[in-house]
Amino acid sequence: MSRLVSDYDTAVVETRVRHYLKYMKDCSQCVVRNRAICAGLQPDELLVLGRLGRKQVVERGQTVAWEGEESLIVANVIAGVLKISMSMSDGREQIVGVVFPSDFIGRPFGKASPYSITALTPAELCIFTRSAFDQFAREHPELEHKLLRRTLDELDRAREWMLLLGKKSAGERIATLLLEMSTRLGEQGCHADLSYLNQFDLPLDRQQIGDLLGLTIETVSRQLTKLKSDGLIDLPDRKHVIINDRMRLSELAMAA
Amino acid sequence: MSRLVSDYDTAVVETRVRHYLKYMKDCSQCVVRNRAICAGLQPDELLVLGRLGRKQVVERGQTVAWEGEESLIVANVIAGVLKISMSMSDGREQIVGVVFPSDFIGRPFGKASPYSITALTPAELCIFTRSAFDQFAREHPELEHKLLRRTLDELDRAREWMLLLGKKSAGERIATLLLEMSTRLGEQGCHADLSYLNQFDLPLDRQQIGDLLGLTIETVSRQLTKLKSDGLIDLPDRKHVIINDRMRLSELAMAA
DNA sequence: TCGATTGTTTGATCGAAATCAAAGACCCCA
DNA sequence: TGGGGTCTTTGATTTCGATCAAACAATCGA
Repeated sequence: MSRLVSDYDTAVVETRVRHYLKYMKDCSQCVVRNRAICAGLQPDELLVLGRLGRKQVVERGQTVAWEGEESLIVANVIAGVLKISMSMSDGREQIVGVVFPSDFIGRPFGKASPYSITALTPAELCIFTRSAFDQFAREHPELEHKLLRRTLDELDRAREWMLLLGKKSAGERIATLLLEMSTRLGEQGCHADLSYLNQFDLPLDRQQIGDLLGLTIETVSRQLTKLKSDGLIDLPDRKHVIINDRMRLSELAMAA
Repeated sequence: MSRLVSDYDTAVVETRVRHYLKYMKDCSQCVVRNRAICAGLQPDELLVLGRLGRKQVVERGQTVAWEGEESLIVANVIAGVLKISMSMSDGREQIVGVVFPSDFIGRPFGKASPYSITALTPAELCIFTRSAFDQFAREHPELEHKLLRRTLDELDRAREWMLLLGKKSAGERIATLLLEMSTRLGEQGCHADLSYLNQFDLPLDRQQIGDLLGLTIETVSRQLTKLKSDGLIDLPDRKHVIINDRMRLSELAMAA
C-alpha cells in the first residue's frame, strides 16, 4: 500500500485501517522509533516494514522463542524487559542477556535459536516472521548496518560478562550488576531525567539475578544485604534499589 | 587502480607491482579466500580491498590490539591462532575468544577496542586500517552481510561460553573445551581430512586454558590428568591431545 | 481480612576449586 | 651434555560460595 493512493478512496482507506489493526500501528508514532534499528529508514521503507510486522503484548513469564527450536520470529522491543537464557539437560540455567526497549531480539539468518527469550516484565514487541525480516534486511543495507553495530555492541557486552563470570567474586558481580542495570535502565528515560541512575526497580527476582551472575539465590541475598549494611545501597523493598555511593560501588565492581 | 587501465602501460604496471609488494599479494591466491568475509566479492572489488590491506606476520605472544586503546586496525586471520582477552586492574585476565584462520578480528565502527588480541601461535594476518575498512564495508553491503553473520555466530559462541562459565563444573569445562578445540581446528583442514577431529595440538598452555575456562592452572592440570587416567583421552606431550572416547567426553560436557 | 503460596533472608555445614608449596618434566642453548 | 629456566604435575590446606534447613516477609485470591 503506497502513500500515493488518494486518501478519499474509501475502499482503500478501509483496507488500510484493517491492516493497521491487524498489523502494525503507524511506525512514525512508535515510542522507540528513534532508537530501534528501524531508525533512519525512509518513510516509504518504514511503511513496507510496518506492514511486515505486528505489535504484540506479552505477559510476564511468557516465552517468545525456545532454545533449540527453529527461529521463527524476530522483534523489536517496544516496552518491557526480557531475558535471553540457555540451559543444560539437567535444568541448570544461565541468563546470557537482558534486553530493554529499542533492543532487537531473535536470531536472524537461518539458524535454530540457540537460546530462549522470556519476558521478565509485561512487554510489548514489534514482531516479524524471521523469513520476512531476513529478506527485508538483505534488501536494505542501512538496516543491516544498524543491526551489525548492535550485534557488535551486544558481543562486547557478552564478553564483558564472560570476564565477570570467569574472574569476579560474588561481591564484585553484584556491584557490577547494579551499575549495569542502573545505566541500561537509565538509557531508557529521556536524557534530562537521570533519576533512574541512582534509583530503579530490578526487573529480576533473586533467582534470576543468580542465574545471570552464576551465583545461588542465597549468595545473591547475602551480598545485597552486605552492600545495604555497608551503606552503599538501600533496598526499600524486594525490587527497588537506591544507590547511595556510586563511587564505592564502582570500585567494588573493579573492572579495568 | 582500475582493471580498465591498459596492461601495457609500463609505468602503471610498475606502480601496481610496487603496490603488490608493499601491500597485499593477490587475493585470488589467498588460502582463506573462500572462507573469509571477502569471499563472494567481485574481482574488481577484491582488487580494491586488496590494495587497502597488507599481509603481516606476527610472532607467538605478539599483541596486535590493546584493550582500551583506540581500535586502529582490523584483520582477517590467514594462519595461526589468536586469543581475545580482557583483564581487570589487578591483573586477573579472562580469555573471551579464540580465533582461527579465516576469522575476522578487531572492532569495526569507531569504538575503542574493548579487548586485547594476542597471537597464541605464529600467525599471518591480512590487516586493514579500521577507518579504511569501515568505509569499504559501508560501500559493500555484501561484505557487511558476511560480517553480520559472523558476528551473530560469534555472539552465539560467546553466550555458549557464558553458560560454561556460569554453570559448568571444572570437569565439564575441560571436556567442553577439548570438543570445541577439536571441531574448531577440524574446520581448518580440508573436508576429507578428519584426522584433526580426534587428534590435535592445543594452541594454549595450561595457564591460558585456565584463563579461558575460569579455572586455575592446577585445576586444569588435575582435570586433564583425570580424563587421561579414565582413558577418555591421551596426552602424549604437553600440547598434543588424542580423544579416545568422544561419546563419553560429550556426555561429560553435558550441554543441552 | 485471612490463610496459603511464593519469594527472601538468615544460619549451619559442606565441598569443589583456590591457594600454598614443592617436586618433576621438558626445553633451550651454552 | 648439562644446567638454568619455564611449564606442569602432585600434594596439603584453606576458602568462598554451594547446599541444606528453617524462619520470615510479601503477595494474592477467596
